Amino acid sequence: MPNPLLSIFDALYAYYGPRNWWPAETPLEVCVGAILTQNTNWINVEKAIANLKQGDLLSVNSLNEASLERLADAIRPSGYYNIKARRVKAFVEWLYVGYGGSLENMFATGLYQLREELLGVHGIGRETCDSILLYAGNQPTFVVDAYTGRLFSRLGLISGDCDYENIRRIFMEGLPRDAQLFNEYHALIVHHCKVFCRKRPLCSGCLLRERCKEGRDGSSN
DNA sequence: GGCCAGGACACCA
DNA sequence: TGGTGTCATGGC
Repeated sequence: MPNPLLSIFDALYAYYGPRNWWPAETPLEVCVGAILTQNTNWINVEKAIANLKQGDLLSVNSLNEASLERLADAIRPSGYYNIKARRVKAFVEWLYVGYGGSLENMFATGLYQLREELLGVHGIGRETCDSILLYAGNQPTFVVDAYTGRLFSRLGLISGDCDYENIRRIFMEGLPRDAQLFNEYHALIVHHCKVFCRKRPLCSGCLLRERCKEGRDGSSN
């Protein structure tokens, strides 16, 4: 009996190829980007990241020392800039208190403990937490997002009311514990859904159409 | 002009 | 515990 999660991964990977995620130069940039991308188009996040770089704000020290107002002004294009400025600050302050401002020290902590700690930081929810762990720290945790729930419920592999932790467990238990696999899989899900599987299904031409309940039922297009 | 985008949190019943 | 409102910009 083939593993449906692996066969879907294989199909996506064969079709799209490696996505080379996360699009960032440093682990800190991944952490900040993970907060800035909350409910926001990535294009807007790129503008905010560029502003941070231009303002020499993309280091742990400078983020810690910058005023909330200056930080908010720099990340304005990413939307929710007042909230996100506080969240970035909260993360950096927590990093200083717990790990002396060192991401290396932070990621040296065991995955389970670090995940629990990160989830206690203001503004770090489950998706942001797992994104930081996987894409900045190369830790084997699966990132679930709105696309994941949408796509795999349409594929009939999860129920529509499945919550974050349940979806994550399905992937963690159904796949080899491999950070590179989790990295590629989440990136492929996001890429695929941007092309074919937004809130209004666009199943025509989709490589997963035959597997997708909505596509088979003709309830889309 | 409306919809959507790689969420999280506060508040309330 | 679950539902709802709030936060905000920019592309299409």
